[in-house]
Amino acid sequence: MLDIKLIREKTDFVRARLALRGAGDEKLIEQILQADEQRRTILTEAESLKSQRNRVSKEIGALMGQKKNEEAEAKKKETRDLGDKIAGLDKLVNKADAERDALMLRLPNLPHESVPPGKTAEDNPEVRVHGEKINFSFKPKSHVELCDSLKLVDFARAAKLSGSGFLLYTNWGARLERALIQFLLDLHITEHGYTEVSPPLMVGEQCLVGVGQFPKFKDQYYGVAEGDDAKNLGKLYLIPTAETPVANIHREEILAEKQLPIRYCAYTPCFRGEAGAAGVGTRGMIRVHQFDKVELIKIVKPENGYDELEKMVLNAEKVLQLLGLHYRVIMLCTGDMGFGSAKTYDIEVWAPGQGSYLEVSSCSNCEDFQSRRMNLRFKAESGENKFPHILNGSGTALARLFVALIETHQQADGSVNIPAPLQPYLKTNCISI
RNA sequence: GGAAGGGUGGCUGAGUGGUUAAAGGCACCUGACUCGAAAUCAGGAGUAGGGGCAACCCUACCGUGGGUUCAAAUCCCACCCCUUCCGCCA
Repeated sequence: MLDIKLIREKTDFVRARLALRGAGDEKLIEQILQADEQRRTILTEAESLKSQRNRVSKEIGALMGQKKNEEAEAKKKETRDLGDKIAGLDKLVNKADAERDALMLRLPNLPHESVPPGKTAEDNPEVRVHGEKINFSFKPKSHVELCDSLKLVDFARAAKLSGSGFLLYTNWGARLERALIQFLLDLHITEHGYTEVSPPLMVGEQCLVGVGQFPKFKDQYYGVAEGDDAKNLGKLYLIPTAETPVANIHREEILAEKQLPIRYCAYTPCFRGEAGAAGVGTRGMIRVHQFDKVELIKIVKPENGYDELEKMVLNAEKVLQLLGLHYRVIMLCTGDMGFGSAKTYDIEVWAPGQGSYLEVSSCSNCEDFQSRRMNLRFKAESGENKFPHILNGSGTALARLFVALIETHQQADGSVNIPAPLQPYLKTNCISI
């Protein structure tokens, strides 16, 4: 959520930054200002009436204390209809309030000044590249072929269980997935200074609102129902990413300045409806309804937000470096960024069997956009309450990492070599038939 | 799911209709005393919204939402959460 004061005072600036996203959100500004103006007008009126009522009520109390009942009754009569007027105005204030907030919650974050203007993924500049595309002396297989031949994933039976877009990892596939999770967690905890947390996989609506997934993208997520009572449907949602519960851990709190920075790392499965997305239903692991991810979350002082973002990207890159994978880092242009982000880097890993790069990490600084929504603050040394920057980054997504790993390290004989840093976790240096 | 108890400020804990933003204690900040500290004494300090150039003023907030009343932390209703016991259960 943007600061209403910023919208009021620097309206043109806000409009211009929003326009850079190319989604037409700046058109909401006029309505927001209107609702805000209306709210304040009514509020002032209601509050002055309340002030009057409070004053008279105290007088009545004092008169009754002195047994001057007649005078008290007279005063009561005087203020009787004040209450009705106040109730009426309060309703209007609430309405204007709700109207303003509903609009505010649909407004995306402003892009940071360092983000290049652009419309689509075509306009995303490449920031840096690590390694290069691997040359095979044989025709590399796709991950689907490798999973079949090495029996790492049973696509057909996964579909039998849950429909398309789900994976059944088997034997070495399951072990590789588990080894990767453990490897990633250990790396971030011991080398990068994150604290591991393991959050609930179902959360209430307020958490989705807090990080900006609701209300605008409600159709993307799985709601669950307890028992067979339809009334319970939608009280809880399956998390689309660990960001949802973890970024909300301190919602509505006022942290001490010395508690910052907070750095959390969490492994969770992620559940996504992927409504309307191309690719679900095709065979493979690139886009699925459920995948594993190790997520990084930081809550930091505003002045450190962008330094911490750079570090976070390096933390995610380290994963790919250690696994011997070729990747590139790109910066998302204004038109391609997520709803809550002010600046985002994506990391794309090379998958030779696909002949394409796969997004395995997206690291964003949402600045105070989320902390405002969840009313998370910290008390600065000055005594002032401030909104911290909240950052999130994948460190990394697993299914696609799995794909890149087996496609990159496949051998002519159909086996897959395991990179040295992963061997202690998988307890083998090669997966073969 | 059943029963009982409970949700008040950073923490603890009083408060059952009228100067209660809310006693007392702890913690915190400032000052005095001290070489310094402790102890003691004096004072300060919640969050949010609105108004004002400002000193400042107003409003709301005692789990949440309604209701009764001139007036609600206090009375009524619904809901949520926590604790303990029982049941069920990985």
